[in-house]
Amino acid sequence: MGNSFRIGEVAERSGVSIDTLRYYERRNLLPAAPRTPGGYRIFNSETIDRVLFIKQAQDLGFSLDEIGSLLSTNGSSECRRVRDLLDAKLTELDTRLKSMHEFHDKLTRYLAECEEELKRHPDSAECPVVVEIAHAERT
Amino acid sequence: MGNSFRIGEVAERSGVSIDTLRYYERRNLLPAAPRTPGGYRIFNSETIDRVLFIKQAQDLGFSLDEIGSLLSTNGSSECRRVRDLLDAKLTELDTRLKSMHEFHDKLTRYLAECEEELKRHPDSAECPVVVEIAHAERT
DNA sequence: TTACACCCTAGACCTAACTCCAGGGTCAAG
DNA sequence: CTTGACCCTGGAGTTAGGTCTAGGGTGTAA
Ligand SMILES: [Zn+2]
Ligand SMILES: [Zn+2]
Ligand SMILES: [Zn+2]
Ligand SMILES: [Zn+2]
Repeated sequence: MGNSFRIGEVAERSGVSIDTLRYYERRNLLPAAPRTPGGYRIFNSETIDRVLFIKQAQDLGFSLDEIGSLLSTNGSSECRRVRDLLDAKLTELDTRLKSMHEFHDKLTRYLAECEEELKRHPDSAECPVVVEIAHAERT
Repeated sequence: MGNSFRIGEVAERSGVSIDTLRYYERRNLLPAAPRTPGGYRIFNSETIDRVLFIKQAQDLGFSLDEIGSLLSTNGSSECRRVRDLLDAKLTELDTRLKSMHEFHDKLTRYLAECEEELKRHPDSAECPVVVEIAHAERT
């Protein structure tokens, strides 16, 4: 069918390894997949999307445990729990965005210093940025 | 002097453990500190700034190796190397900022759905967000 | 000069998130 | 059928970034 995949195909389409998929299943980040009579896992296309969601969240600094608590489906007052989780994550994300902007600006200033120095003394080996960050003390 | 610290003070002021400081020194993220006759490390306040820089970069997803290559001081045409590194990091940071914004928006939409559902059916146990992620649609 | 908080090294240990391996079974093509 | 690519499990190994321990030395204030 167009919506039935073996683990290798899911791996290829979602960009993770077969081992990682089995690992995610063990960690309950993916529901236990149904099997063929012979024991092969049968996935559908939604698994692929879910893996992509996991990867995205992970790239942004969330742990598998955190992602798991967002994705887990047990407990009674689901909406309340999910809302609180989302609220916390959003606050976290805001903070991270802010300091990422600041760091971006800092690196931009460093880059400008480097360009300046290269223009001024193209053959100098002394990078003012390195002096500033790394050497910290003036020589 | 006001610019001489033992390792414990540096740890406290920079928010990392003593072990982490010694570990950073081993990894050459910090220069080998001078010692007292008895062998105690003597740090100055710039070490603290440097540790804070490392921590900030690390929080933003840079590995200690990457940070190290930015901070390392050997090689001849320093400025060129540092500029190229900074350039690459900035591009990376731009990409990360962009997808972080997108993820932020996605979570915001999820949160709105939750609030909506809680308003509409306060006692329902069925969270539409969980349903949606579990059967994810591509974003 | 003794008390006591603080520091030293080498090396073992820890957690997260994979990744690999041995030894074996499955399945579609020919 | 047979073959060869693909899949299974359980468990060991790996990497990054620390964290902890044992066994000892240091520094200073009373
Ligand atoms: Zn909800
Ligand atoms: Zn110059
Ligand atoms: Zn430079
Ligand atoms: Zn409803």
